[in-house]
Amino acid sequence: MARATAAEATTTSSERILAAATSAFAELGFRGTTTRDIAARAGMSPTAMYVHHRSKEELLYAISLVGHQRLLAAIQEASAQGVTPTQRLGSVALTFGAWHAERNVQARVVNYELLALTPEHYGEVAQLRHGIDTVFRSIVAAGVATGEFDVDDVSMACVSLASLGVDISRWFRSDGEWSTEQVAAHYRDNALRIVGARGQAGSAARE
Amino acid sequence: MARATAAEATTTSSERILAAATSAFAELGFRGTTTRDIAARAGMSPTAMYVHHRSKEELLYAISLVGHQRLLAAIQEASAQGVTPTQRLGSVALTFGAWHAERNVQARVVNYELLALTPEHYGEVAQLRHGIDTVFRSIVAAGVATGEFDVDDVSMACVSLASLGVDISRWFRSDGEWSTEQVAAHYRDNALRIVGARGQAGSAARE
DNA sequence: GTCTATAGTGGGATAGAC
DNA sequence: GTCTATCCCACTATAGAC
Repeated sequence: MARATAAEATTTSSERILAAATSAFAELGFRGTTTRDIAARAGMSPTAMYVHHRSKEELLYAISLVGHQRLLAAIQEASAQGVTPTQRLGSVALTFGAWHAERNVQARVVNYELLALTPEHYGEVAQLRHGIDTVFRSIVAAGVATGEFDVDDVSMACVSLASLGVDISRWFRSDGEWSTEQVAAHYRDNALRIVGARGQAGSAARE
Repeated sequence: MARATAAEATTTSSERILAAATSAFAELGFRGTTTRDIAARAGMSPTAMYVHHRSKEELLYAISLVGHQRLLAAIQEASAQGVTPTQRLGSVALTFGAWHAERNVQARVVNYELLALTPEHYGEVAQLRHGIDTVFRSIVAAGVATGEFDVDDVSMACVSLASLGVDISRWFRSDGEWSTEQVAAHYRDNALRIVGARGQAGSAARE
């Protein structure tokens, strides 16, 4: 309590373990990562993590849960920052794309290690993923209703939007050719093109 | 020799092992799959695979190499079946999308287990992946040159095209809501929209 | 070319001192 | 809350019979 000042910059052991596990899971996969790998990256003994997490799977669950919660909150907020469906999709896409680029290490764990979760934990995470889909779906449906978007199948369009964003975390590297901002902006432009947005579709309008 | 008739339908042990390993790697990941898993799925003893493959990694390499070679050959052929860049991209996208949907189990291994290969084997596979990128790149560049396509950055557009196709193998399931044909056709439409193709852009032209 | 038996290694998790 | 020591199990790959 006395130590929980706002200026506290020191990382706790628990935070170091979470960070170490995230980077290890992203690099080696959940099954390819040993508890010894995690401990080494956190600078601790091989068994120190058991004080903070019941098992290796609980550690993955903690990472996965927090990752999904924060992503969902971020795109819900982004969705509220626009008025028209075009504005809202642009805002959500920019946030979704930036999240997958900027936090690509965390995103790889969140998106590709899901199947290592227990059925119960997977179920909880699946609900959050459903919430993410709902954000896209409500915007695309609204855009179709107003005639701003030209989409045959709303479900399939939403799969494509999620898909293109998720895959950024597979290929993006922060030391690569493009900045997170460039990738996010390009993803937004693609998203608007995919739904056939008329008018101010970012660089898609450039002629 | 005498048994190698054209009508030979019986699968060889080697083929059964490859098929068993593919399904196991797709489901459990390379590191999550044990040689016992593979043997059980192939209906053989735990050590039978060592007669046909030097190690578990060699088995992954064989799957990965053949998978990439066939995909590259398929899209090269598809590319030759059109004249204009729009036709060629439509044809390639249909083939690329269908491959990732139809062969989603094989495609998951091919796309997501690359890092389990030895550096040498990874290098060989990376060359094939570069060849796949080249097919997309030459078409998109040609479309920009003729003015059929409206693209800011050819490289980034090609990443998006590959990305959207690869991710199909992550989410597609053959017992799901959509057929492989529907998914492939939708991917083609999205591809043409992403490059800003004018004119006959499949359902994108529907008004 | 397939089997059984097994060598040799390494990982997840616990016990108990400090 | 962190350590060292360790249990027990599982895995890859080899040996050698048939």
